[in-house]
Amino acid sequence: MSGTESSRGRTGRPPLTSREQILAAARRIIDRDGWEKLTVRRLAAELGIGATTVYHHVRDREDLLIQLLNQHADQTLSPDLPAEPRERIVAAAVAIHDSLAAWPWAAEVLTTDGFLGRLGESALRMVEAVVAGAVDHGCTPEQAVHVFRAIWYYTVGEILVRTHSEGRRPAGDGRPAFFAGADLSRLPRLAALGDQWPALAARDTYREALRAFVDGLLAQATATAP
Amino acid sequence: MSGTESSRGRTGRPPLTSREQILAAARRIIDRDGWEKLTVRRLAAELGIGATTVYHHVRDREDLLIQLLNQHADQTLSPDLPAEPRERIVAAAVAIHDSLAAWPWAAEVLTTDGFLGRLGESALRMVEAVVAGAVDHGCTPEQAVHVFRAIWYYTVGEILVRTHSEGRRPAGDGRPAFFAGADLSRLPRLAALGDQWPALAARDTYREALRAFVDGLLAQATATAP
DNA sequence: TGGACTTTTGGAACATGTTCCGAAAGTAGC
DNA sequence: GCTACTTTCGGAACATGTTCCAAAAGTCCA
Repeated sequence: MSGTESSRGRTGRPPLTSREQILAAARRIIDRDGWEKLTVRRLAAELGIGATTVYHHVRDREDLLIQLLNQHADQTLSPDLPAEPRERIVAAAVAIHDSLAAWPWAAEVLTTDGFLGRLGESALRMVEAVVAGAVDHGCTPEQAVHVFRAIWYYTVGEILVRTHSEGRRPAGDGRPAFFAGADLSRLPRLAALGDQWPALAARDTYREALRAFVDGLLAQATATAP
Repeated sequence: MSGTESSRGRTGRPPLTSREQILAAARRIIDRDGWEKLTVRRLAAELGIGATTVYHHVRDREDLLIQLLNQHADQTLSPDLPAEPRERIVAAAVAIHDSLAAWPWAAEVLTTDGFLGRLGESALRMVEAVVAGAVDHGCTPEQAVHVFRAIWYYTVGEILVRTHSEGRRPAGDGRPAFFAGADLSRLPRLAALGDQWPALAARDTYREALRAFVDGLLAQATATAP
């Protein structure tokens, strides 16, 4: 006897590595060394396998990250949401946002083609919540998808900009003026704001604008087809 | 006599290459071979210089792309916008959006840290238009920045998702179902949509949702501090 | 026992962005 | 002319994601 009991009825060389081991090693690296250190070669080294072997258990680096993200979503996203449609939409969007914001390396895969289709069930429940909330508020299914997509784009943009501007001092540091080198006489409002811009841009206003967006989208939808 | 007249009063080895030449060569490569072919080595080869020399005239690949983008913005963004505040905001946002959508490789630099601060004047005029429109509508300067940031995030997200999903067939092709592998019994709304999702997601709804967003933001701002 | 087939493994190689460091080519002052 | 100094140039090298291809290690059937 040579193979373990799970190798029954299976042909081919028995695997020495599993997808779960790879995901676990990736999580270990992220937790221990920081997520910038998660490279394919390092991941392979952590497991004592060749770098190219990783590609037999995971399609891409992207694929790896999406699976890690789904695991994170399973542990983070709470399934209970408010019953009232508008609040339900807002709460689901905020849940998605906060989950992504706490997982900065999600930025690398957020815009992958077909990203939504590769989400796990906990994440999809939030999508469902937004769509269902919109329908319950009186939207048609098509309008509900429209509502979700708009919120999704806004969320993606916020997360991406936020992630890439992490590590910046909130107030003026490097550059002398924020809009340096431009003819400020033609930009009176920006000129008047002056150095306040970085401070204002550092504020977390996701929720506030989200509410405005949801209000606007729902009003628009129910006005178009009441 | 050896140096040209512009090298008067300058010390050091006279440059054989200029930033303008590099930008021109980059544009040439993009137009001729497609923007995926724009690599640092290829760009250097196009000019007959060493790859590392490029880095003496341009800080980064990012830097290069931002400068190209600013040139594009100068030729694309029209300076005349509607006078009415709300329409002015919408028109400026649409101008930014369409300009970026026509420049797909902008996606690589859109989320660069301090991106807005590195924009050229034509682009900043659009930022100014949004902020000024918000102020003219009754917003405080702080609220106006908030309005702009929200619109900016939404626009960035739309552009990035759009860019990365380019080249997809609008209707069902590869994957059997869009939300495959998930327990659809808990996702009734998504299940009901079924295969319609890809078609709905392929629609260009930027303008429509933008209007809703602007309406919601302006209403929220004037309600908070009338 | 032995061939056919299948799956896993991993070394070599490639293109990419980027940094290091030394060489080249000028000017400035003596 | 000679020595400093400054600026530009570019080859070598590195880390990265990824693909190619051949070897390894099993099962299955005659």
